[in-house]
Amino acid sequence: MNTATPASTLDREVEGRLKSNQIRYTRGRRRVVAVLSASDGPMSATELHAEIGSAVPLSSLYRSLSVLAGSGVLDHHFSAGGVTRYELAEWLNGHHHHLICLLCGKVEDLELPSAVEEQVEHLVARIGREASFSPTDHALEIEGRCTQCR
Amino acid sequence: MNTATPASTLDREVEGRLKSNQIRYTRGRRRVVAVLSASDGPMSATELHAEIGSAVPLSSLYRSLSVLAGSGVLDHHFSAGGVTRYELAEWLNGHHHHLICLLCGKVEDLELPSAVEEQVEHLVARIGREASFSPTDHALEIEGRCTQCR
DNA sequence: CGATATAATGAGAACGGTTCTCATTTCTGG
DNA sequence: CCAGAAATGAGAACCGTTCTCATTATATCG
Repeated sequence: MNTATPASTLDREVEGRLKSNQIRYTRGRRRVVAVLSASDGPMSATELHAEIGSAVPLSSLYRSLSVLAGSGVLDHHFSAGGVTRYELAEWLNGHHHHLICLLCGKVEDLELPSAVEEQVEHLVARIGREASFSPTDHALEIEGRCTQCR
Repeated sequence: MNTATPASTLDREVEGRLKSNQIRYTRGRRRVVAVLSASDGPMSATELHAEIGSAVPLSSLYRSLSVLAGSGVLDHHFSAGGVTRYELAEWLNGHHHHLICLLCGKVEDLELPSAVEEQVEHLVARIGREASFSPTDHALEIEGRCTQCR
C-alpha cells in the first residue's frame, strides 16, 4: 500500500538507502519490495515465496529479507509458529498499527487519524520519561477477529 | 508481580480454572505458575527451564505451557528467534502493556494509569467499529532501550 | 572494453525452538 | 485398592530459518 508513492519513487528511495551501504538493489530484492509495497500487511517468507514464485529460491529470499531489514528498508515482527513477517519500514510506508486476527493469523496495517496518533505519541513519550526507558518506536497491537473470520 | 494476590490465592484461581476442564494442577505446572507470578515480564521456555531446574524436563515444560495457555491461564507472545514467551493471563495478572528492549530483547510489563488506559480502551473500541474488526484484546508495544542497555 | 575486485545467488546441509510419539507413571473417583 | 484418565519423560521428528561454499552477476577502474 502506498498509492502516494509510485513504484519508481519507492525504488529510488530504496536504492539510495542501499547504495549508501554498498548494497546492490538486485532483481530479487526489487521483487520483494514490489510485493510488499502492494500488500496491506506484513508477509512471511513463505507467503512472499508463494507470491513471487520459484524465480527467487527460499534461501535467497531469506537472505534478501535479512539484508533489507538490516539496512532499514524493511521492518519485521514475529508471529505464531516461529514465523517472522516483513513489511516496508515506516519511513517508506508511514507509521501505523496492527490488527491481528487470532483465528487466521492475518495482520493488517492500520493508520490512525493524526489527532489520535498524536495522543498516542504523547502517551509513549510520557511513559518513556516515567519508566526511564528510551522509546524508539511503538505500535498498538489489536487482537481479535477479522472480517473473514467473523 | 502481583503482590495483591498471594500465591495460595493464585493457585486456587488457577486450580479452579483447570479443574473445570478436567485438567490437573500438577507439581510441574505449579512451578511454572509460581515462577511466572514472580517475574516482571513474560518468559520463554528456556528461561523458565533455567529458573526451575532439571526437575521439569523441557518436553514436559513445553507441554505444560501449551496446556496452561490453552486453558486460559497463560498468555503468550512471540519474539525474535522463533521464541514464544509466556506470562500469567490478564485475568490473573491485570491488563498491561509492554516495554520491549531492542538490544537485549527483554520484555517488561507496564500498567497504565487508569485514566490513560481508559483512553486507550475507547480508542480500540472505536477502531473496531470503524474497521469492522472485533477486538478481544490489545497491547501497546513500546520498543526502545531499557535501563540496562542505555 | 576488459580485468578484477566485490557482492549476490542457489542448492543443500545444518541449526534450534518446538511439537510429537509412546511407553511408563501418577492421580482420582468409585 | 482398582480401573480409567491424565501427565510424564526421553528421544525422534518437524519446520522455519540460517549457514556454507562454489558459482555467477555487477560495478569500477585502467
